[in-house]
Amino acid sequence: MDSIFKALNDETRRSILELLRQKDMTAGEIADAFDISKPSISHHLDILKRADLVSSEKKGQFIVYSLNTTIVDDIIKWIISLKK
Amino acid sequence: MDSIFKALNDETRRSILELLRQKDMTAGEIADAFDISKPSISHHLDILKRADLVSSEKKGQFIVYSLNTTIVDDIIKWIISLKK
DNA sequence: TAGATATTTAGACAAATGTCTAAATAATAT
DNA sequence: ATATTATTTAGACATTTGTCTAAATATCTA
Repeated sequence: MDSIFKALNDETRRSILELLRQKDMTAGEIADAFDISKPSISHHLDILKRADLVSSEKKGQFIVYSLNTTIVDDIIKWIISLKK
Repeated sequence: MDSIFKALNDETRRSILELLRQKDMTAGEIADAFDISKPSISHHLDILKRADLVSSEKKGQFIVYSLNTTIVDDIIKWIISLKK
């Protein structure tokens, strides 16, 4: 749970999740959507991956990232539990 | 949204929310539940308050904190939106 | 085999964060 | 009034975080 909230605690990473909600994207495509260096985006993707919020698959020289909706359920459960 | 995720990005603060889910508590009672100094807990409560996750009311020399379940809905909405 | 493209790793650095102790503020009780 | 109790504010400090540039790794193409 800690790594998930840590991952969500950044506007850029939340935006990446919103992008991936629409379609899978390569690391480069994701980086192009932001005014941040590719290494920084790569670092953000690593944090999202460690939190299991996204998964990645190598396709030739590209790496395609996609959203992991299953983990999202865990967050929802935790938050809903606050409402009793 | 930023202040909410920031507030949730700490195990101590998440535990405070779980405590307040059960009943309202004074700052001192909350502090007693953790092995952390009172000023630190006071700081955590301030962050939770700024995120509007808790509210506080002065009762004599005590300050009673309670959970704000309405804001919780906003988080749930954002997270559910990730699932399309 | 080179050279170009895609991505990550390494290392540096400033800013933000969580913690502490000491002091300040406010209300209660003797 | 003075002392006690409850809580916050202020300031310091080490750790974590987000960013960058430069270099490394891996794949594709001519």
